Amino acid sequence: MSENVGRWLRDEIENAILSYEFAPGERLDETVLANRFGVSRTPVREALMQLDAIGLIEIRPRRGAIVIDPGPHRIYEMFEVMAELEGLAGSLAARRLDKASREAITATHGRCEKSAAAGDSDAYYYDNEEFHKAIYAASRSDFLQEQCAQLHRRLRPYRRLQLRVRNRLSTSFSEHCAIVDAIFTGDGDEARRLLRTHVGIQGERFSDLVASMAAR
Amino acid sequence: MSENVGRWLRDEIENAILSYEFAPGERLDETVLANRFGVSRTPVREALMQLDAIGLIEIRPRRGAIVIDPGPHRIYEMFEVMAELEGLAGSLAARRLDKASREAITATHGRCEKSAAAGDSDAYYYDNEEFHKAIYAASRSDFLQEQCAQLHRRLRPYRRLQLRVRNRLSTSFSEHCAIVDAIFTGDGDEARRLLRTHVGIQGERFSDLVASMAAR
DNA sequence: ATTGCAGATCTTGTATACACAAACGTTGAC
DNA sequence: GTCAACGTTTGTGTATACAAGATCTGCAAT
Repeated sequence: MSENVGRWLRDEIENAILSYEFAPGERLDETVLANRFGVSRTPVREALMQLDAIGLIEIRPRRGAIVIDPGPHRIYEMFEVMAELEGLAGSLAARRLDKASREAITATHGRCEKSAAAGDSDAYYYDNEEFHKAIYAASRSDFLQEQCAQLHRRLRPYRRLQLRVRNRLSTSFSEHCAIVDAIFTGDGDEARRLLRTHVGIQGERFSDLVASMAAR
Repeated sequence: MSENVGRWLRDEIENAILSYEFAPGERLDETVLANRFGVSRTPVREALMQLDAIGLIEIRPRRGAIVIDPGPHRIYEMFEVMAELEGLAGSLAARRLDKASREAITATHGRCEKSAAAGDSDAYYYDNEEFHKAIYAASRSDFLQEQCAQLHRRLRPYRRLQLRVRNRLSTSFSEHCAIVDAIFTGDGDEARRLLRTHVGIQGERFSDLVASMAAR
């Protein structure tokens, strides 16, 4: 139970939102949440304030908190920014790569290979996350790493939907290969370019996403 | 007094931090703040939680809040990310430019010209901000616009320091001219490239920044 | 003189109580 | 039958009280 009740609640509610237990548009009643988690309203409010600052919910003065529904268009915008940041991380990683980062990337890349070969999309989903985090870390920019991790977290549920699409697993993995190549050979521009297209959701991949969102 | 006391306090404390009234590393005592603003501790805590989420302060469990001292290196990293995001905004703006955005950019660019010609660095500081915001808006990506605005806000004090450096005013303005050109001719790649170098702080500009920070 | 421990003090974390605003339902008039 | 106004109810916003943990001070022992 993470240090204090407020932070624990923040994580708890955040997970509930990201896993659609609290649906977009749903109203979060402070008293109800307090009862549900067996605490008073005070830490609940603190958790909600933090979630508001992160952008997961919106607190309208005197009218309570509602879960934000980003909508396809905004999600597209978020992926667009994510692509840009990952591109930067990749280009920095290529320039600054050290032994430890290289090993971390190799290791996570290897795990992705296994999961992809096994066709295990749940495992790949997790390994993929670790792979990308290894690249953030390799950028050696703490701030960039934090920003990437935060956005990555918010986009997590949609990434999961994406992986369900046919062939996406093997396509994704072969893109990973090219990215690793570019980073290891120190080609920053190429790493940037590859990551941008890998992360971004252009063309039919966007309509796939919209379709799977609508299917909920 | 922004709707409720908590948000008002957040803005108030945020300004105090950004203007160095609360120095980096300084401890923010909840009771002291509550007395100072004539409210109870509850809204003060809410404001602090939000500032923690934004990244301006750090709340260590049971040990109070301290103002974060980014340090030159982290500030450099922040400018690096800012440069990337502005680059993206510029490239999108070039692609999606509409009449209203074009006029907004022209107008703010014109104001920059006047301030630069007058050598009024305080006025230029403000006009420059509006110019960049016009570009964010022209990107037509709400999410990107928000991210840019937020980072821009956090970097505000350091930008101000930068402008004090000799010749920076006219250099900055001529860079603006090229940027406007690229956006208006629809050259997204060029706009991106120009904005990246305009916003980033490479080489001697970084040492200038460090020097002026050390002078505090 | 320095280090370690114990008590005191101060600050944060959580709960509860109260005040006040907004939503909702009911009633009455047109 | 519809709409508006009023009263009720519900839930948020703020204050205060209490509990628990952290820091600090002083004293003692090495």
